Amino acid sequence: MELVNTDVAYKFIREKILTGVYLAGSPLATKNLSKEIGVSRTPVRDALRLLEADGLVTIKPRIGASVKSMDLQEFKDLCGLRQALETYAAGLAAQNRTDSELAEIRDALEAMRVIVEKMIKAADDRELLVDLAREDVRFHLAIINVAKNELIKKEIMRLSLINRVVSVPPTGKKQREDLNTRRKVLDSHQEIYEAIAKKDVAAAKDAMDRHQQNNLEKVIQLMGIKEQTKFHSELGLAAAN
Amino acid sequence: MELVNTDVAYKFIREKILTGVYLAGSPLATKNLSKEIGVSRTPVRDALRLLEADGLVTIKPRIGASVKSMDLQEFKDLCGLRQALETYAAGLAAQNRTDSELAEIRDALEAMRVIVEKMIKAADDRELLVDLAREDVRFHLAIINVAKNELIKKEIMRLSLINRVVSVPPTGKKQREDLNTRRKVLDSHQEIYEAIAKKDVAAAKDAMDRHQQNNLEKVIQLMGIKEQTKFHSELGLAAAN
DNA sequence: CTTTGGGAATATGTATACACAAAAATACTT
DNA sequence: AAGTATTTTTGTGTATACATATTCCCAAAG
Repeated sequence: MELVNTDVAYKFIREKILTGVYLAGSPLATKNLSKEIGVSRTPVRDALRLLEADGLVTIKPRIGASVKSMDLQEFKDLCGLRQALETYAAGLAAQNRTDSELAEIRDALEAMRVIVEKMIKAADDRELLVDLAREDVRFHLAIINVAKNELIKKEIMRLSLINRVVSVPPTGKKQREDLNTRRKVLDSHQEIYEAIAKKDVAAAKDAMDRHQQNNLEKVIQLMGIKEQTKFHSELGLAAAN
Repeated sequence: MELVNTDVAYKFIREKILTGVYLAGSPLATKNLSKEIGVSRTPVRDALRLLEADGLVTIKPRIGASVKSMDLQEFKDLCGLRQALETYAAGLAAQNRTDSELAEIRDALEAMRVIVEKMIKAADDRELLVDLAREDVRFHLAIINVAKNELIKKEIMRLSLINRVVSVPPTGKKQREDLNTRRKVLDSHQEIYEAIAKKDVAAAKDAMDRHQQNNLEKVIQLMGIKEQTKFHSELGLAAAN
């Protein structure tokens, strides 16, 4: 793989968006970016087109590019798309899994359980949250990998990134409630795992479908409180189910 | 909406790909295209990036662009993705449909039935095939519209286009068998329709899932005969379920 | 004080020139 | 004559200049 300036610009801008340096709605002027990155406007424009394809950037003719921002309906649609894909993947996983693949899913599940139990005891769970999110991703990724559909995998990962950028800000308070939702998430994962273990396709789909539905409703509820119609992330992990 | 040269180039190249003028694997040199279209290389390159995002074009650094071609596995993955989305959409449609929306779905179904019955009598059904394909698309589109998820709609339509370009060529012969599969398709549609009419979400999903599965298997079978690992369309409608 | 209009400033879209990598054609060696 | 090295050519990636559309600002009018 040759490394061209377009890639440099792409990675640069993408990183800034994903780490929240460029917030949703922020304009992305090619001139500024080219100066900041140290390449000309041409590869910057190329990079912006790539990011538009990723769903992270919006480009309007004669107006320019900006970091993607969505309204509530778009966000719901996004979650629906993800729900469709993860549900389908869960079904495939239940159908095709080998024992070793199942073990990986179980390991991720157990790692999450350990962390949640640590959380119950710990006063401050901020650093545990990062671990939890990582294992959560690992669980879902393990299932997607077993589904063995590269296109679906790519699509889900793309959606995950958009979710991370254009998402609900972290609650901050109400730790007790969060702990409760975490237990529910764990139960959902357990259900999904068991269905896959039993190679019960319908049950796996059903469990994943409900898991995704619950997650959407939880996030919507959190957003409803704020009465926001447009929103962006503060790199919260709330939507990283 | 402002019309910029990038759009001109985009539409030009896209049209050539969709009508089979540029076949799968064909190189798309920016210089030739810019001369042919009458714009400079810059908007052509932009257009190629857009087409890459659509999944119709592959771009390799320092090599250039070419019309997308896929192997069998990629095609299967593509069908899987579509299956996931259409199944989910069918579920939503069953949940949310109004009476008038249901009527549109039924109209498309009945239009298809009329055409198939004409086909049974007709000696030459070539022109009827076009009508059939149109009503088939109309049926699926009606369901997708009722699902009211713009993102999923866009995605399915994107996949449809790729399907049209990178797909199995029409069989040509064996009309009797084709007529039989057409009847089966009609039955599948009937099933889907009835489930949506009854607002039976699970049944709608199940019926659509099987419909998509059958379609994939039919196409795979046709491809298997040819023993092709890479293939392109001759604008056949076989995969336009 | 707000609104409207016109001009300056800015940024985008496009064309084009150039450097260099890849492909093709040619010459050279065995 | 076949394979290899070398040159030529082609085409991509990039920088940059320019035209034009948009935005910004301020002045004038309501």
